[in-house]
Amino acid sequence: MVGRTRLGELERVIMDQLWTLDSPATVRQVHEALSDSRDVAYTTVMTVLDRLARKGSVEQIRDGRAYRYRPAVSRDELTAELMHQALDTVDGSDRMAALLRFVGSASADDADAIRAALAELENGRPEQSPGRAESDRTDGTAGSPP
Amino acid sequence: MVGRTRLGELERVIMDQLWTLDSPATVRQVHEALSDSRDVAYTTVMTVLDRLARKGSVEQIRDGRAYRYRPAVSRDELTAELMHQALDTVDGSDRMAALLRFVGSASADDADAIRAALAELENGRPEQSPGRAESDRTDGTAGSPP
DNA sequence: TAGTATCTACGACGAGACGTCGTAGACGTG
DNA sequence: CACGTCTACGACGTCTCGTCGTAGATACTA
Repeated sequence: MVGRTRLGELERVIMDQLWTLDSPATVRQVHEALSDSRDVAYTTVMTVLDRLARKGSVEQIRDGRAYRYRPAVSRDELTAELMHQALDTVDGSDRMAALLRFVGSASADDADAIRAALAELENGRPEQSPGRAESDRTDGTAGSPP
Repeated sequence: MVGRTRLGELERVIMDQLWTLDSPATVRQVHEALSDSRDVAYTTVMTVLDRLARKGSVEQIRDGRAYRYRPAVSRDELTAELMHQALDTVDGSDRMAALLRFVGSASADDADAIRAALAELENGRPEQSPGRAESDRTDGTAGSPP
């Protein structure tokens, strides 16, 4: 589950399939689900699934002689992770500026979602689900609860 | 808006130099600034700068027989753009979930910055304050439609 | 003006990520 | 045993990126 990278085009499509399907899927299932929109060989799907497993993006689960594949992270977890990766390239005031810009250019719906998330935080909601490091907070030096 | 992509390792380092320097720099200037921390050929710097220009990440400005290079976007703009790119891979409730996770796993300082940004939005404040952005090319980083 | 110092233009090469398959071989089923 | 299904492995082409070298144009100098 370390160093999850950006996904390629096909990799993304396949992850989407896995996320859509609710239960761990076999190569064959993914391949058939894909064949509606994309003409790709069975072994190609297998290769990609295998690479995704190596990258830690999906989990391989033995099922008889076959493997079943399941996303190792949810769509939203991966997204949040990538957003943090982008944000983590900057520090200090630039980081604040980046966040300001990000929020400033968000849609109304996105802004609402952000507001809601913030509200949960303020309500002392014990957030933190699997995925991110939990030792991120640097003491409470700048807390400014209204 | 040209599809600005993720930056490579050296590309990032060079962008950092350009961002640090306050005025458009020549290849030589960037090369010398870099030579403190990195041993790289002059032409390598030139090549990377050229590729960055092609990608639309920097601007080439003719100055006599030489070129001067200036970032086409500020550090925080690029960061926010990449964050949006990550977010834009999801829709609907997953998007909301992603934002929730993102905010939930943010540091206290980050959360404060987000809160502040939100406050400005609520005050009907037109965003865009920090960083020098005297050159407004056809960027069109559209935010929330009315 | 001849010579030297700069610059840019072009092209090359290797590593690594990805999309895309094919073939070989293990295995369970009829 | 023959057949169909799976996985394991390896291959090849395309791109991106880091890394340079060489050639030719241009400007400054003695």
